[in-house]
Amino acid sequence: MSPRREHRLVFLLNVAQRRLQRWMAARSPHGGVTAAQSGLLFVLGQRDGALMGEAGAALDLGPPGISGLVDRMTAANLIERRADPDDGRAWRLWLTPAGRAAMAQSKAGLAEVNARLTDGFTDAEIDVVARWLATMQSRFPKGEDE
Amino acid sequence: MSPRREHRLVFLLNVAQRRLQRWMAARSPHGGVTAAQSGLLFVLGQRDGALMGEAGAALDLGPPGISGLVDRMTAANLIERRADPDDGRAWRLWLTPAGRAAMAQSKAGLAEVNARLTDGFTDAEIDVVARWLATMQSRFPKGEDE
DNA sequence: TCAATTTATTTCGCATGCGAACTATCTAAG
DNA sequence: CTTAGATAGTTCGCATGCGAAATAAATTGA
Repeated sequence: MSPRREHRLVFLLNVAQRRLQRWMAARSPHGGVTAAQSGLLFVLGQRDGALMGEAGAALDLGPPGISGLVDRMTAANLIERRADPDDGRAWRLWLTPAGRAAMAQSKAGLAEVNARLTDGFTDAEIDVVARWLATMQSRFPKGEDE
Repeated sequence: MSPRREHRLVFLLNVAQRRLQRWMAARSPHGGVTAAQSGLLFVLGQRDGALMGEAGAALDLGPPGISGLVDRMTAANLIERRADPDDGRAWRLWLTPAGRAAMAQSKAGLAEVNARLTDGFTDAEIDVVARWLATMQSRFPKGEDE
């Protein structure tokens, strides 16, 4: 229990994430593609035809999370749900042409975001940040506790 | 444009925040007090009787954000909205006894969260993380751009 | 074969928080 | 005084994502 180390990290983390989210949302020009949605586009860009569960795992989303995301992106004509031929329960997700275009555009935008996320910090510092963020993932696990 | 520095920080930040949020929500025993709500409790613990706008600023929330949070916490009997005697538009927020109790409990829980947020990292590393998070706040500003 | 279980996804109700538009109230200027 | 802002909150519709419960199809065992 170190005495003077609580930099209000909980709050800082929360605010940083919301600010980034908000900023990305504000600068998607057309009517399109929020941060969460671009995440799914990228996943499908690498693994088109993924199962919903696979895509959800890649984005760290539970079943209700991807289900909703897919609903919205299907409505926006960015992706398509097609039944899996071998499993009647499962659906596979495919990019539409509009989805591919949106992905390309997002990819370009991501470059600037990454610049803002790293400029002014050394590689070593960014490594520390990345390692810390990744560690928090295992330290606040999904399923169980303690 | 540095070549190999995009650790997928956008994604890491998003996931870390959601994991922390989810973990805190899962372990609030009673029926009570989410992370956002405990934030407002702490603000009022230091500044009981704050205006909604002041509380929102302290939590980096816009008007709709605190308005909703206050609605839910008022319904849960954690805080009270009382008209400002000098300004007919404004409301001041006050902790109820239940709110004070919940705050004390949250404060205790926060200790463990802080431990999980810092254990295994040196003070210098935590400083880097805190500085990075704070920097992101100014780098992805609320109002304008560029 | 048929019941029990597991697995993939959906649905529901909820908390959070945003932007845009609206309502009061207050303040300043003429 | 009266009108034109500015300011404090609210409301609405939306996106995100969670936990719990439901649905349906697949798999496993007896």
